[in-house]
Amino acid sequence: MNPLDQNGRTEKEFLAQYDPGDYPRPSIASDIVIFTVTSAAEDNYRKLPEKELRVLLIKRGGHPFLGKWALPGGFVRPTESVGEAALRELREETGVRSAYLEQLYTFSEPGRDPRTWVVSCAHMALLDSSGLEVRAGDDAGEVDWFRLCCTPLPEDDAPERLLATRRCRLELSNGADALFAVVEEASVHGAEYKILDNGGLAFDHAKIIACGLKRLRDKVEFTDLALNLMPEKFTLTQLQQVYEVILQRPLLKAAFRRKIAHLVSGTEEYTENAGHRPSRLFRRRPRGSG
Amino acid sequence: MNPLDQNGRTEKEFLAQYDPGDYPRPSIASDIVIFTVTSAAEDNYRKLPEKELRVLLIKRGGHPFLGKWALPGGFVRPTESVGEAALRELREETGVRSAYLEQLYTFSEPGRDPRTWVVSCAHMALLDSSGLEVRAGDDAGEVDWFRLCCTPLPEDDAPERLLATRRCRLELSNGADALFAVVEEASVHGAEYKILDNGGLAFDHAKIIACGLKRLRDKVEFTDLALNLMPEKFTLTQLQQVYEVILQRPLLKAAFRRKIAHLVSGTEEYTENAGHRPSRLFRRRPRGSG
DNA sequence: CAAATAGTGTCTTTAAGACATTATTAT
DNA sequence: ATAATAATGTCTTAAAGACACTATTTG
Repeated sequence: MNPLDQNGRTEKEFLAQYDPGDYPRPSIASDIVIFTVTSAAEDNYRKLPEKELRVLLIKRGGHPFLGKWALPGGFVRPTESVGEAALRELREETGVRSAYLEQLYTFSEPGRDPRTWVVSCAHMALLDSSGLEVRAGDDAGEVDWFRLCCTPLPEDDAPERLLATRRCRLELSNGADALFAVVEEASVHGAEYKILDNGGLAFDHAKIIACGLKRLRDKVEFTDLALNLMPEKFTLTQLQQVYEVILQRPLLKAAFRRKIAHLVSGTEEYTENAGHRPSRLFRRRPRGSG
Repeated sequence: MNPLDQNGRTEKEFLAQYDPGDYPRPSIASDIVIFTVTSAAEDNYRKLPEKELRVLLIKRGGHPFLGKWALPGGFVRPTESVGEAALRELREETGVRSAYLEQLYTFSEPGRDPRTWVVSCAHMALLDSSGLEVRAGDDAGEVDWFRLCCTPLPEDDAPERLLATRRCRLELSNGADALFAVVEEASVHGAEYKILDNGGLAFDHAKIIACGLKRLRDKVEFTDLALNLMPEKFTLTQLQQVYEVILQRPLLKAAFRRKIAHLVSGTEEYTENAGHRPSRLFRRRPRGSG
């Protein structure tokens, strides 16, 4: 029950005398891809506004990568987990106190931060865009939501790749700035990314954004993840638009409704003054009621 | 092209003078759940041997958790990524030079290591068991493969849980030692685990094993992950047994074969002297040939 | 032949895709 | 009425489940 080690010490004695030594230690950062889906300004009379997938970026005000755009993030404290650090960052940058948060992947390639050894634990958060106000953090120069688009690039016909790889071009724009990155993803071993080209993103954050988008796409089709992007009440067409902007392909209405029926429950409320037939409002189905 | 910061320095100058400061830094460890599937000793005449899912554990020879069993792992060096560290550990403990490796999750709860602040980046590796020899590492007291079983526990009817949680009991045995752990998994936020009971496992490694098993199960049904557990040539029944031992449920033969047909290609070789009809040998289908 | 596994055929069930039809509103 | 979206019905297609049947080997 209280075993002694080779030096005859109990665990308590061992811990009291433990010397962490001077092995090199990294800093550990928590970075976060914050997704939301917004409506584009509705241009035409009585048409539904288009949806856009957006990501929050912060313009770097100091070296390294001065002037480039980076994901929100910061160093983890010894008293918190990496997830708690991510929530703290989320709160500091957006004022949002709670949200869906999921750990993505830990990026640790030596040299990924030119300053020193920094391992980054990447997360994604999903926010409902209604009532979102970007609040500039203390140290942040500029903060803005960037529209995110991802176009797959054709397979290169390189003679016999060992791994199945896919390339895509990420494009991010906020109206003023247009950023891009070409990222190669090796589908083996979970997720291994390589940045082939990069216009305006700091660090290896293009990898992290690609990783977050992939996770979002992979999970949206067979989980209720998308509901975290919705306000409390929403129409099924709005929900379908969110799926479509994430998957970047149109879905068939009837099939979509069958598929997500068990995730939502209808209210007795309807939209009004929309220039066409009113649409029923739904809410997320609470757990266990199904 | 070469912007200056508030102090009028270029990035090069900034980096030359960069002082990492004395923020506290964690040690970063890479732990690894090494899975393999072995055949139980075949007891009866001309019957097929049963398959067992096994995990490699190491008995701790020093504090903390002296005498408990732990996953292979060790500290990451500044010149390697966490994945490279995991492969190094894998090689040291098993002699295997390459294998399927996938990053699982980063465990960072304060206090998870009683010595000091240690963040663990968990991985899983999949090995073909044929010709596997456990090689005791330098610092390892005992190394052994433990049969892994997981039984779901009934939902507790606690009044209104906020999160959907599932509980399961892990059982690990190597013949001499029998370990167990009861783990609660919150299916929200990717993966959040709580250890409710623990018999014989060191650190939070019960969480890591539960996390690895979940990943293995989730991915085996819609990827070719299981093929990493097979030798070069195998019968479809053997492959089905591997799926069954991972999923812990029987599969229908005809449906299974339809489903995995595109993952394998048949050879002209057959099993011999098995006491029944010979079985065709298959191999993993190389990429792009399909 | 008996015992065992190998391998396939086919009917049923379920989910998804495709598309048409009817309903309802604001101007 | 018209232009728009809302909502649902139903036929087709594809995949999975269920189960039976035939084939082939060794002892």
